[in-house]
Amino acid sequence: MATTSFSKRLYQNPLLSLLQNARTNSQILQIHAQLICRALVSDLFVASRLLFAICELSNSSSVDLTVAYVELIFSQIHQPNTFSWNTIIRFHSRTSKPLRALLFFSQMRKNGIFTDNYTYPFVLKACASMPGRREGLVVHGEVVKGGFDEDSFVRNGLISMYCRSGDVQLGRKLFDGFQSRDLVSWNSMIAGYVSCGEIGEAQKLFDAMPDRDAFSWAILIDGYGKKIGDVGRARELFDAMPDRDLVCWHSMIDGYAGLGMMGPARELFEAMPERNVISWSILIDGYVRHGDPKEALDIFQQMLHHGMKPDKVSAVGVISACAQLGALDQGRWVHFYLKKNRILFDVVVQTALIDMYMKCGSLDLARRLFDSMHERSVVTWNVMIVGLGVNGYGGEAVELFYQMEKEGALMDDLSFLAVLTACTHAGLVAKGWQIFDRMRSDFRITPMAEHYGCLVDLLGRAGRLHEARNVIETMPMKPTSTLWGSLLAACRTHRCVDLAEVSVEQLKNLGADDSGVYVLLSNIYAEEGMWDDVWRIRKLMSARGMKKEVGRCVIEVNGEVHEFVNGDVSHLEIFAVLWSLSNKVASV
DNA sequence: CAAGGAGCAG
Repeated sequence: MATTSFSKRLYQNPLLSLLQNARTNSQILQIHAQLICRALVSDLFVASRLLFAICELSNSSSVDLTVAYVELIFSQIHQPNTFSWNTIIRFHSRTSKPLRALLFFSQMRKNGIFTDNYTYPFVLKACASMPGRREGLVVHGEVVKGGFDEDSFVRNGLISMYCRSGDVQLGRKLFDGFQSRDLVSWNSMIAGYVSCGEIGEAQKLFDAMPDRDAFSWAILIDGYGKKIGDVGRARELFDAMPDRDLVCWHSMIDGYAGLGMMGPARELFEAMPERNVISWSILIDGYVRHGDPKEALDIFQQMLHHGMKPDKVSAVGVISACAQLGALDQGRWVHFYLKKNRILFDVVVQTALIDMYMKCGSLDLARRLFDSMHERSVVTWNVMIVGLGVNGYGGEAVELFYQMEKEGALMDDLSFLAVLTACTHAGLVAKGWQIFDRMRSDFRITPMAEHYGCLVDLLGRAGRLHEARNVIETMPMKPTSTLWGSLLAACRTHRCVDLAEVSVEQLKNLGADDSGVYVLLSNIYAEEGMWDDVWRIRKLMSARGMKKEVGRCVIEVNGEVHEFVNGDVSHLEIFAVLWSLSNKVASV
């Protein structure tokens, strides 16, 4: 009797309703602290409600409670019930950590906790994102044994699990044999066909559907647009769609943006009845990915003007725009803005900032941020190594690589590209070659064409041209034009006419002999005074209608971004400075 | 006494 009234008091506890309305990290932490003070967390009901509230909020952009925190809360529940286990599995499944979701699921079974029909949809989702593993089949067996396969949530989960693991036929069989299939079953099946590239089948099902909702349309629009690049067909569907929701607008805009068609993307964006952060992010990212970072910055400013609060995704977009532009002031401003507005800083954002600082040449800011990070990803290390390398600190880059190795950080093929490039810039031939050799044996990473390219560059720049040629000719894959290109560049620096001619011949065979190649070759001839050959090349070039391409660059001055094109005389003050500089140089 | 499956942004 006493316990019922205690539970009732708990249920009516105002802290719990506060918990439901919590929106930020600190709100949650405060409520958590109060619950601990009042010794309420020991109650299963309160503890599982706390866990649930935290997991609910973990999708929100203003909350970044770490996985460790969520798991700590879970571990503090004395005897978690089915609901708590479901909650933690759901959390991991939703935040795309399928391995952890499956780990908790297997612990749940080991502890003899009953599973129910709320358990399986998430477990199946986790299985679906790990194709190639057999868990899905086992879970299917369990579902059948428990009699859950007539639950439409569970059955639909099975359908998409099979489709995602590459067995669409089986998914289709489950779909066809399902008497009480609903709209989601249809959508799952259509999405299944789209995800394995059978868009024709998807279209057939779409046409045969009894009724459709926004999901159904979005799957096809997304399928035609991003998966196969047929924006025309996607647009037809988009225009024919009755009630468009935000997602459809996003799919369509991103379809255009993915193909670099920023004009139509922008037009649709402007026509949107309402926008959220994602809408802005798509546009910003589109401009960043297609070489118009200045426009991306502009859009970001407009976004702030419209009172839209950026989240971490839009932040990453605008930071990499600053990186591309070398716009340090703007980048620092964004960094400051994010801090001031308590927009969360995760590894991705911090890595983008490091990259930006590095590209802007601000090594100390990059280093400071890097040293302060408590969690680093492969990308973080890679960005740091590349940054040190291109800024002329090859030795430090190699040191950082060794530190990475010592700390047992995960490495990928890009880590090696980074460190090899750094060796090239610093002329550390022996070290670079040694690391290249250790790639396969010590790190179990097979060198790709790019890695051989680095090696060729490394040797070529050090003047070891014949060894470089030897690498190209003995590597296990077909040499790409970039390889011969870098050998050619090395021949220019080290004045080697023979190998230059060999390289150009190879480039010609590969169909990669653009104007740059011939300009380089004729420069080599000119330096050796071989004027006949110079004229031969010039004639060949004009016969083919080749011209030197226009050089351009973009810089930031006082927070404003300017673009310069070769031959542009609109910035007279710069010419004045250049003029005085070259006079000074001439006079010393 | 809380909860679930399908589509979108880094």
